[in-house]
Amino acid sequence: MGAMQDSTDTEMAAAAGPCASIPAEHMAFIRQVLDRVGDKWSMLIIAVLENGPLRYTDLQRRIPGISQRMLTHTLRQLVEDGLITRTAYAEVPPRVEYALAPLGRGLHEIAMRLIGWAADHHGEILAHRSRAAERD
Amino acid sequence: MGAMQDSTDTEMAAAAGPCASIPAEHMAFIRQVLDRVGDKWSMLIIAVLENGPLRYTDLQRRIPGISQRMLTHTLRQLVEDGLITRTAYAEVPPRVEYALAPLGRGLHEIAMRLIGWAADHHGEILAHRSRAAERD
DNA sequence: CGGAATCCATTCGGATACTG
DNA sequence: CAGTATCCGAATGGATTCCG
Repeated sequence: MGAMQDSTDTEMAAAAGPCASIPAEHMAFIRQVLDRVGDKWSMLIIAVLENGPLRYTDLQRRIPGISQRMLTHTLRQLVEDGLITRTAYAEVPPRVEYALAPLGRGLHEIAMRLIGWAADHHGEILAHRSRAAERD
Repeated sequence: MGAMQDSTDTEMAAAAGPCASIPAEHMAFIRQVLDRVGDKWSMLIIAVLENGPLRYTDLQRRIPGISQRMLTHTLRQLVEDGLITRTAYAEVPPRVEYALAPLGRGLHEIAMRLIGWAADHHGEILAHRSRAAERD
């Protein structure tokens, strides 16, 4: 994967391995997916659902700081995209459970890696950030 | 991973393995990292830097749709957090190169997985989305 | 219990113009 | 070339109140 000439750039990108630079044709939907998944809460919701279905209030409890507005909103997006499922039981009091859909399971794995990485390296990141801040 | 009783729920979460539900203590900095990395462009920039250093205009070319404002802004955040490095060469015309820092390499791997997942499943996601839309 | 609706501040992010 | 500066609309996201 050495020097890269600018000739036949698109062909090279298509023929290269899985880790080559991103084909320009893919950029569009990568952006679409990232816009959905790369918001403040989606990854967290996906991550928290790993142990099975959770009710609305359980999700609220497990994700401190999220507002009802954002929880509801993000859940709807995720359901629309087929990443999670919503099951409402006709009882009183009403019960609604959210669970990972098959499509969401793949993303869940990535979410856990991201979270694991965040947990492992947040110290270094904060160190860098504060050093950069004091140099001003 | 079998049946789960509702007794001693919190204790179970604390004692469970590495993939168990997220420890509440970790939520804070997970959120901090996700807020930085989970924006519109960071992951894309990280991903695009895999083949070595890139100049400002190269980045702009490889990430269609990004504005100078956002490119500059996001690059600064990433440098501040120590995920990428910025090297300015005192030449005319000036040359500035951005590259993955060691800390950013770990994230790069995750970014590529996320992008790969997006490429693989964007069709299913769009299908779900349109079906949900037409059901209204 | 599980939301929907409204209001409002903050931030995101693009367009344009200008600079060293 | 590699940014900075300003303006402005759009989106994000929290607080609060209300509803089935």
